[in-house]
Amino acid sequence: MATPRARPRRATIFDVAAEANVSRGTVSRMLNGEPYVSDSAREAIEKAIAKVGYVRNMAARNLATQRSKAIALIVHEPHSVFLEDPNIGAILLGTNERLSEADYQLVCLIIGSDRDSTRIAEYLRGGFVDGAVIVSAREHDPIADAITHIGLPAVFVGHPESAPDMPYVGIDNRGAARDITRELLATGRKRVGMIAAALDRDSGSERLAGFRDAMGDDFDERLVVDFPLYSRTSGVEGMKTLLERADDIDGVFAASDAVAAGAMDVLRESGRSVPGDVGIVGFDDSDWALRCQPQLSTVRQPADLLGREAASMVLELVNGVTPETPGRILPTEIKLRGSA
Amino acid sequence: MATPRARPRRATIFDVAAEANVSRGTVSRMLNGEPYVSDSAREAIEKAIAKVGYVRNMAARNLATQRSKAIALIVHEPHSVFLEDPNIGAILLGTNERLSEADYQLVCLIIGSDRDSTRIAEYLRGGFVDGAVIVSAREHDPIADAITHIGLPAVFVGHPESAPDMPYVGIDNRGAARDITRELLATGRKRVGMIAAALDRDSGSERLAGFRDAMGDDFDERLVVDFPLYSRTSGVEGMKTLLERADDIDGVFAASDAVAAGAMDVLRESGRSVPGDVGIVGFDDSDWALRCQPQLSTVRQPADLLGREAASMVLELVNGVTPETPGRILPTEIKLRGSA
DNA sequence: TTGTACGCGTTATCAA
DNA sequence: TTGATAACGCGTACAA
Repeated sequence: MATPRARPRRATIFDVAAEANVSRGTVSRMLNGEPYVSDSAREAIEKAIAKVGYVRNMAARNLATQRSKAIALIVHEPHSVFLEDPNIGAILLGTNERLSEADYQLVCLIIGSDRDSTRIAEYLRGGFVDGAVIVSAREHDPIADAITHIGLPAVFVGHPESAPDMPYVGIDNRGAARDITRELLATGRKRVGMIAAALDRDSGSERLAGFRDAMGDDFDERLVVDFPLYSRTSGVEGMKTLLERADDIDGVFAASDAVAAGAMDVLRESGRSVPGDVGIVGFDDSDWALRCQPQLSTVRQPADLLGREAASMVLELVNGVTPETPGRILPTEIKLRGSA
Repeated sequence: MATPRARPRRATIFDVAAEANVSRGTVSRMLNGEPYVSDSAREAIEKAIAKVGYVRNMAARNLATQRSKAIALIVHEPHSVFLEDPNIGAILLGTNERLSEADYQLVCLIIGSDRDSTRIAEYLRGGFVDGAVIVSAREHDPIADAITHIGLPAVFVGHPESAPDMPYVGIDNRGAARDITRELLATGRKRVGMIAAALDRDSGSERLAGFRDAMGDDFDERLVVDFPLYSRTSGVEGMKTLLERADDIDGVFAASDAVAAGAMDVLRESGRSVPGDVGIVGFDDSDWALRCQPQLSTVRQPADLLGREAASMVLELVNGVTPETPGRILPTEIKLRGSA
């Protein structure tokens, strides 16, 4: 019963012009809110548009103007993380909000495979978007390389070392990690370890660096474990390993709240109390932090603002404004709760 | 220091043709993998492409072919839900996977405001995408209306009553809700209530209907509360209300796992044991289910497959194949764990 | 097997 | 203030 209801030919500017008895040029000017179009013409055109049911053909417009009024947001994450990471969603929404205000369309592209990578690279070159925001790029991310190569205006959320010259917006992961670790130390802990994660990304490696800063001479690399993902599972495995290595551990900095949550569960099962026997702190101030018992002391990062700021920057770039500073750092805030 | 590095003029088919000493037509044919292009020509063209750094201009291609090889996935959710709902992410990834296989680009559009709504409607009409998948549409969703009006090939995930004729893919919410409620009753519960949610969406209202089916004559509307969102908070508030209304309640069907998690926390605080004093079941089989103690008995819905299937259907539509059945229902599975 | 010429729907540049 | 017309870059019959 195949009845592929043929879509009717769409009305064009030409049809509108004919209907309104004016030229295409006049219609185009009116559509773009340009000056020099008489009231009588405007009125006739409006009527004609309604009558023939005209809508702009963006493909044609893009071709003529060489821009699309759309911005890509590129997420490069394995499945599980995309679903779990609370920051990505918030960044997405922040970016969307800001672009929406400027009447730009956010187009979210997901890289889930190598095939996606190459297809998206072609998409970006294809003129579908005027710029891009890249979330959670790894070091030496092929898509990042592609973008710099294409010369597409782009802003990174985060600051991969492999793309030092690209505009970015981020937080001071290292400083924040240092500060929260110091808070932990201030509660009198003597044997403090870290469950690190995502060392292939700047956020992960910087948090470890900050931990190291805070520990100073007391840094003991045997009390550091690392995992690829910021996940609860990483916390579970990490905490188990740490307990094996140091039975007397009394403090843990987890690279994210999800990691901390996993670690806390293991501690509880091992019969240890938090914060009595072991103090623990996290990072992100996500839902996880409030769901823990006791609630988690952590670092709040303004994920939605990161998105907004990235959007603002990419809009500037698209409009030919080279930002004065290559990157912008947004402030974080320490949230002290009951876990340490 | 404004240095808007002017983007160099991009190479076109014309440049390639000149470089390779062939005509534009030949280049075009070769690019599209059509027959009738000699090996010598092919070779020369490949060299030329590499030399001038040619990439297709998609806007031009779209204009000429009247298609974009892109499919939109439209998410219409308030912020909090978008971040919390585990199904949306899975649907997104499933859709992306399937489209990727067919070499289509997924373009994810987020509706966060009325302004977004109208802008996206224009985007859809603009020829940027060949079809759309709509996730979590409400009843009488303006964007759904717009799509049917435009005549864009589209598939709903879920089956809003206000768009009965549109192709859709979903699960049997009503039947599954009935079955899980029966499991709960089978443990000997006498006073069973429901914390419903999202009654403005088909999933929400159907789950309530299924609960009603299972309860039969024992249905007591005073033991039903409802909230706008599938959120943990809904579970917290809902459980409090139910306890006020019926101190002796001994069974609860929560409209989602997140709702169930909130309810369980309230039960615990009130000194009741699960499943001893109160049995509780959820819906989704999301992370929440495993994070509860005891783990939650729930309904597993194949969110990723919903995405894949929706993608397959929209691809069929785009290629002029009218599906035999207007909708496809994917099977759910009951997961019995410790909570009831 | 290859080249030519026209059409896709807009915008932009003139001259009127 | 308006209208004609040349781009924009590519696909595609049709002719060679």
